[in-house]
Amino acid sequence: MSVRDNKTEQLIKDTAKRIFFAEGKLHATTQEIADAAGINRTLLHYYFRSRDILFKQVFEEAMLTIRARMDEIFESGELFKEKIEKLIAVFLQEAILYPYREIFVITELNSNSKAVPMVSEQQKMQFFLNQIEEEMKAGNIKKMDPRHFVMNLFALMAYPLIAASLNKNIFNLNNDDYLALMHERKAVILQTIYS
Amino acid sequence: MSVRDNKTEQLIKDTAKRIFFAEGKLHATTQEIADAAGINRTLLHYYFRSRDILFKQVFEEAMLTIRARMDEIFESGELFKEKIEKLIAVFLQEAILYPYREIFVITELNSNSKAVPMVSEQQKMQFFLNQIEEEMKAGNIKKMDPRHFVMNLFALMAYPLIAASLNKNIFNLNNDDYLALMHERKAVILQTIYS
DNA sequence: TTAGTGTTTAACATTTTTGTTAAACAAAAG
DNA sequence: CTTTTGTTTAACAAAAATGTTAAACACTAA
Repeated sequence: MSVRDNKTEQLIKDTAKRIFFAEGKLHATTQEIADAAGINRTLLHYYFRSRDILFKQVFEEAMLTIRARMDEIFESGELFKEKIEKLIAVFLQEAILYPYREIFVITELNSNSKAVPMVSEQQKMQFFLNQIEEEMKAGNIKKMDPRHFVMNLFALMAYPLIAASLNKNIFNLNNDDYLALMHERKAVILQTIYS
Repeated sequence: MSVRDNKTEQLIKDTAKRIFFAEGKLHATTQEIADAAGINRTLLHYYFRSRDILFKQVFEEAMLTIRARMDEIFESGELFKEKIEKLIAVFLQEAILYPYREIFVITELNSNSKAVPMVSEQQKMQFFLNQIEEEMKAGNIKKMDPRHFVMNLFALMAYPLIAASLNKNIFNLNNDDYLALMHERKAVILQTIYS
């Protein structure tokens, strides 16, 4: 009878995600992942066969998460401003935990020059863009190409967390100070995008 | 007489920078760099002795460039708005060429957990922050923690270029379309940060 | 108890990446 | 022209990272 509690398998994957997405160590070796997980490196091969397969799984799940988050945003049927507030709250919460996830995905794409499998989001995005345009016509937000609005939004949410190590130094802040700043971001972003 | 035209040495360094900063291939091997430069890999060792020394030089020069850019911003004595406009123009121009430079620096810092040698900028930054605060009091820009203003500014400039590969897909754009969008960023950013 | 199943480990093997050596080459200096 | 100096290359060596094997282990079921 196959009991097969995938406890260790999950531990390895979670540790890899922590190293890549949270700590931003994009060059981590299988040995480093194994050490961080407190397991023998052979186990990593036992569960995933190869480093490549582990990487691919981590990558795929990151893509799925990003995509699911997009869907959640697009499909929430509330008022526009509520939708935006929810988006910011959800995104920031995850970005504080996993600031480098998008960076991991992007650099993997750059390194392997493989195609991005996200085409299916385009229709939903178009719907979102239309909605933004309506808000602009209604005078609720500043008029601009709605794609710039979306880029602004993601930039304002994502970048301060990615650049944390540099910013902490420039502003002379410790981890706690910086985290406190990050928790102010939701209000700041809303203030910034709402004329 | 030592002629020593450092043509090849420079070619190697420039190619490394292109691969890291422009193409975002952060895992590139010495062989890949040598191939891209069209030289024998041994030459890389002849000029730099080790992969580590090449990396360190590239890293140091990236830090110097970032720092020099900061200085340029801080020390330009013009009116605030002119200063900001110049900053955006200079930053975007470089970021279009080398979108991944900051990411390279950040991931190197994360991977080696070495200290950031930029402390000397803090005083100038404080001066800049004071200036921003004055502008806020004068009602020229929205009131907020000036550090958020700085973070917003850099986020709006840097992120859309870093996330280009994802955005092109989401918005269904080819390289030229996306570049055209990027050239609109200066105006968009000014509009966004000026209430 | 022991046969069976899945898990974990150490030892070993292979592959990939980096580093070194010695010799070929090219151009200028004597 | 031949010696010197710096550049480039191929062949080799070493190190680092990944992958495999076989045996030990732990737990359950017959």
